Amino acid sequence: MPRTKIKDIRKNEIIEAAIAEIGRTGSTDITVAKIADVAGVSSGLAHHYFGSKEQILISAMRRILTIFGTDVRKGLAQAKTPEQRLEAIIISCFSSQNFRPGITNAWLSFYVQAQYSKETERLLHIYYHRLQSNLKSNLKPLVGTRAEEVAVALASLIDGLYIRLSFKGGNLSPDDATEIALGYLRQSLSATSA
Amino acid sequence: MPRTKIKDIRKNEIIEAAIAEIGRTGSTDITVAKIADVAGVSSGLAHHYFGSKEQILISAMRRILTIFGTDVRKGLAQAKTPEQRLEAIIISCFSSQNFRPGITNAWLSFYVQAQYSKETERLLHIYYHRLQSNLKSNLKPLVGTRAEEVAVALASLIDGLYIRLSFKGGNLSPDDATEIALGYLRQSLSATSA
DNA sequence: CAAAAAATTGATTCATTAGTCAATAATCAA
DNA sequence: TTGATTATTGACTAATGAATCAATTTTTTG
Repeated sequence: MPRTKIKDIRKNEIIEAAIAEIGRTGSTDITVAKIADVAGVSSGLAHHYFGSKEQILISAMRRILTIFGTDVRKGLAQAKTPEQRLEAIIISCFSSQNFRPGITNAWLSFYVQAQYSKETERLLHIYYHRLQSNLKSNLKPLVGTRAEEVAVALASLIDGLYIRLSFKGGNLSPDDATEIALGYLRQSLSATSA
Repeated sequence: MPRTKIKDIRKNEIIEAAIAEIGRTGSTDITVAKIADVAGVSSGLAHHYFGSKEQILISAMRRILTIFGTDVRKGLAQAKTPEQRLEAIIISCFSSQNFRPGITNAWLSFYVQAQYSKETERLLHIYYHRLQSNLKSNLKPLVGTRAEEVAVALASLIDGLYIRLSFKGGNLSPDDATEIALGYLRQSLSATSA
């Protein structure tokens, strides 16, 4: 029989509420009271379980990174060739899981948060490194020495598309973004070295 | 004889201080008192001239956009062909003027600010539109119907590179960024339509 | 110089919010 | 049931920071 899990259920609800609020407002400039309210608990409880607002936000970020990682891994599992794997990574970036409304906003906020939170910077760095080496290792057999450069460009392009997606004014759909990124990939694979 | 300009000098100092602080901390989560302090005036004066903190930040953003616009125009003036013009735009994006330490951080913050400030969103939209149409019109004679797509991709790539530059962890230099963006451009120009 | 206008201050007000804590409610174990 | 453990609350504290404003200094002008 499973031991008391209410604690974990609550923590999860609070994390989800935090993600929802970051997504809704587009920043980490939200109150613990509001997060608690959305989660349906008191602010005291949120503090009780997480200790501080920063810890709540870091937990939210960790959750988003986990979702992202799971999604990518799932896509990679079915891909056989390096080319398929690269496509799978790109598709995952703009897939539904990573694309719940507001997730793009959350990413943007995390980049800002990374400027003053060591832990956020650390987490973001891990994400960077993973994506980068994932892309690079699959690009190596296809473009050789250009792998590093193409990997940086592709990762940057994905980040840039995320920004544009988070911005209401730039009417871009996730599908458009996927196509653009895939287009860049194909173009890079067929380009001859200068 | 020029009329009293102290007012304008002060306003300018306050705007510069705001940019410096946004750059230093990497967010718009700064105090009016701190901005005033950096500018060497009292917080009261900052409020007196700008009315609110939001107005100070909006003015700071407007200033950055102006600097950017001037830089681009300067680059364009010397370019003759569409290709040269495209290169000039890219180079301007990562040029020294736009690259005072912290400006990248400021951009990032403005994207977040645009989520809740109508005025910031409006300004960002103008910037978007200008860059986009600038790129597109020069791409048109070179890549025809692909102009729209390549313009979006290039603009996104530039934004993404900005993010990476603002992030300490990703050791990328402005020169690297310029090279990557120029590389993408050349590649796009030489690619044959699928 | 004297009066008017402009520049500037900083103490004060008011609102917000992170974090604490002591008390209460619910659940579980024996 | 009863005692212990766990979950939960919401009032409270303390800090912060935006905005105001009356008072003061500086500058301009006639």
